[in-house]
Amino acid sequence: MALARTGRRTARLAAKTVARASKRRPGRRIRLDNDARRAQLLELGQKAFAERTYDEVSIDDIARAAGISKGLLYHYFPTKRDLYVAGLQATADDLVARTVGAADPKLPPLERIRAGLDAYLDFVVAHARPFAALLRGGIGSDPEVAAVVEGTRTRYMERLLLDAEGTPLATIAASEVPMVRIAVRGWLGFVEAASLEWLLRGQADRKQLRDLLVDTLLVTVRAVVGPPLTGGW
Amino acid sequence: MALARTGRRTARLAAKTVARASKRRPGRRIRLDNDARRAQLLELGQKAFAERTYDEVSIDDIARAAGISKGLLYHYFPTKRDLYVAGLQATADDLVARTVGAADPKLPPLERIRAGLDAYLDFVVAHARPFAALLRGGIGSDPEVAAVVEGTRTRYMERLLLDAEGTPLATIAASEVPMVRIAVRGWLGFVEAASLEWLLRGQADRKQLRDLLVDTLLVTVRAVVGPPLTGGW
DNA sequence: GGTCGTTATTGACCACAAGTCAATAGCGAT
DNA sequence: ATCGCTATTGACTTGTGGTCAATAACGACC
Repeated sequence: MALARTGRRTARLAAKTVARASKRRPGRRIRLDNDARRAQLLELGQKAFAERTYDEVSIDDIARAAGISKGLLYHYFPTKRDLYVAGLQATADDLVARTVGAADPKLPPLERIRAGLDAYLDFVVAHARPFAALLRGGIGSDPEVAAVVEGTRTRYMERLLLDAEGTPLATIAASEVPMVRIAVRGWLGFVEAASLEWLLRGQADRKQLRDLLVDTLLVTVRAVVGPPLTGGW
Repeated sequence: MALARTGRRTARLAAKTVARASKRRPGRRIRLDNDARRAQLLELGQKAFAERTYDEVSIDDIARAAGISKGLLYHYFPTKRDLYVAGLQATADDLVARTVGAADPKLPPLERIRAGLDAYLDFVVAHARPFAALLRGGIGSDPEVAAVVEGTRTRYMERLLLDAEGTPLATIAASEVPMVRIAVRGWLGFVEAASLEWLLRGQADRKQLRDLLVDTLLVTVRAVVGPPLTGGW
């Protein structure tokens, strides 16, 4: 990708020129280095898509923000979606680069994993919006749509807890400990991801999957209210 | 919602009229009962959005498929998004209705949960496309975008397994048992969902969350390769 | 300091799809 | 047979993604 090849020097020089461009008189053209312009547009795109929905953001908006014509934007990114995907990809690369493999290889494995997850959560708080956008799968970060999906999850959990009446699960869920809510929501994420994986790539027995889901639920709840389980590795 | 009020009789009568509409001569108008037309459009919309992306589907397409004018479609659904959301909502309602609370209340709790999950997986296979669309959060079911997100997950898992070198996890992951892949993917779903929940609603200690994630990983792996854990409830 | 070629940049343009609305014509009722 | 309600139309506007031939910065070379 072109961005990766952009040296620091180029970027810095470009910054100055961009500043100049912003106070340009209309009619005066400012030429920018190819990579620098691309980087600028990418960044503006990321920012725009972070604060507004995909189709609330117009190409003209971004072009205006960059102080260039729409045509030029299309010179760098052939379609609106390309710009969007490029931004998403950059976020994803950043996430992966920061969160895994960075830990000291002399540490014991479990410590490395722990450190990796710490870095993951660091990233999550530091880049909340892009992270959320990444997970939501992108383009359709529409509030109405999100409400439907989220509402479904809530209803599902409510009714599941009805089924769990009489088990420790129900008692635990009734407690207002925030961690329980997070764990339950996490478990639902597990169910969804596992179901989708099973559905799309298949190759596993349905009953076995069902049992895995049940086991995970029990064990998750136990993990959140019980003692640490990290011994023995 | 109007659809909910649609009686069976109305729907059946409408079916006949719809058939008549399809072979109408151009220029001849066919009036349909309000609820019936709405139901028809909703169904056509669901079908269209299931096979193509949100913005690959045009309102004109759907109108043409229904044999009506675009204007009429807008009479029933004020915006394209409304049509989309209504379809999504219907799917979601269906999912919830079928999967939970339907189990015999005389069964022991764990059995009820099990039955609920069985129903869930039944729904998943029976309505693969809408289910996937529902989870993907809807509108942005764009293949390119999905590729980025999915690719990120893959890379993340690869590097995480590097960190796990030397633990049973690495050995297990190396085995080609499909269930392991599903479980690992599920765990990642757990991490993402839990992180997002924590990020958005907050109220929990970060280190504690980190430990929950680690515990869940260990325990998930144990669940998939070890003995059933469902005793003791 | 002029001129010249490269190419970043423009802005007018098109195509198409979302959304609007006054006019029209089925259909049930009387 | 006719009348009123309202489902239905289709021509219209608007906004936005995307195209392209023309243009003018900027560096290079004399």
